[in-house]
Amino acid sequence: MQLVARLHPDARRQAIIDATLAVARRQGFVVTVRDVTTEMGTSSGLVHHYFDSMDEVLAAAFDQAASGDLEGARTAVAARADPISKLEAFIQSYASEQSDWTMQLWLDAWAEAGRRPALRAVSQRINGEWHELVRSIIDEGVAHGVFRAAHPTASAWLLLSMLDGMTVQVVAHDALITRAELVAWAKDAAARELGIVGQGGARSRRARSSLSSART
Amino acid sequence: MQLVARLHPDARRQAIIDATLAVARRQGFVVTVRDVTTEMGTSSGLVHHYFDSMDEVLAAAFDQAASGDLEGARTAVAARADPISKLEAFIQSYASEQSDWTMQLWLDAWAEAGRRPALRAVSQRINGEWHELVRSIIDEGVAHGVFRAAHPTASAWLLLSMLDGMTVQVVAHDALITRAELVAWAKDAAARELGIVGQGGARSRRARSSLSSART
DNA sequence: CGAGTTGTTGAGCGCTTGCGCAACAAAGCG
DNA sequence: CGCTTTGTTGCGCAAGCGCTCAACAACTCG
Repeated sequence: MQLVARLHPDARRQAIIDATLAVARRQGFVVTVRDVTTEMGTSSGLVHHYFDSMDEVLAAAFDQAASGDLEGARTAVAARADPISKLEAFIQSYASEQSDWTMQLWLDAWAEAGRRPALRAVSQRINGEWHELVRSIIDEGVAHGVFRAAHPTASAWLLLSMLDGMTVQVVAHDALITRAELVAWAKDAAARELGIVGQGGARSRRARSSLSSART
Repeated sequence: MQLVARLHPDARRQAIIDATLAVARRQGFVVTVRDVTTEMGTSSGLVHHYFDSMDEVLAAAFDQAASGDLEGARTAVAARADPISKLEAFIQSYASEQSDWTMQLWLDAWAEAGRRPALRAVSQRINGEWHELVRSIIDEGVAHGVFRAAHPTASAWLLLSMLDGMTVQVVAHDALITRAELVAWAKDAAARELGIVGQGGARSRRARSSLSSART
């Protein structure tokens, strides 16, 4: 028996998660026990020594990937001073950092939520945390008087859902929306939704706040 | 051999599609050859006498279900006279008619798009048709002077994506958003996005157009 | 009625899946 | 050194998958 290096339980658990994500990055979130162990270069029995089921492996892997993106967005937002540029940083990070393959994980997580309880729980929790992040930006903007939101919770869900929905089109299909359009449209829409745009009269190309973007 | 009734090719093909949807309605879009034939009460070989692969069966079934919803929305919209109530009818039909299980099909279609070419093609086409429907409502509203949209294409994608994104939360998770909130928030957001709300001053509970809704 | 056409059958091939499990090997420890 | 603990092995089970195909039965038509 050719044995692989003996690892500390925590390290091995982490290795399984990393291997799962490495495979998922290549072929989507349809990852088998043997995919994971082949990636690690170990025997197939290892996975079930650390996880009760594949559902939990996928849930743990998704948790790590999605939490990482969320943390990245939090950092990007925290680096900005005023609410408007925070919102801008948020949208930007949502469209870039949350790259195609991470969004594919989200698509799979949402679709599998009805069939994989552990995955569903993680997906629901992190979606809620994303909402809280947007909500906190909006609240701060309202407090500073630069945003107007009669219903911040609704506005937060709206912005998040709009970004999710558009990203679906970019990732699952192609030629319907480009990533550049997504960012531009999202910024414009956020500006309208939060009342940043100069009110009254033609809502066109007058000097706006920085949260606006090129045409088309 | 106990034979099942001999059917006309078109009828049998349709029966396969119907059986697929009947199963999908119960257990999501993970449907096997044997699921379909058990549902029909026939032998398992029948499916591949009419379809080259399961991918095509799922694509055809999804096409029928999704096209049906789309047609329902078109009818609901066409029944209204003015653009504002057309938009209202659209949102309403999106949240009700496109019931939970249809949205589950969409989730599966988006997730599987990267792995099932036939399904992807159908999903992309119908998503485009939904966009055209929204776009036509917006165009009509702009022509009548009741909507303001500097970029109708963007606004259409925005509304559609917002609805998709929120519906994801309703279907895949629970307790994050209720269906009633979805409708209310979507109408409010649409009103803001299309400039229906009375401009200037506090954008609060002054008399608006009918495209508005109860609080929280 | 005989021949040809074709919708239907169902066994089964080759492969994959999640998961169990007894055996094994590398450490820690007295 | 021997003993216990535990990370690791890899075979194998039972079930499932998409798909093939030769046989069969019902219908059409001359």
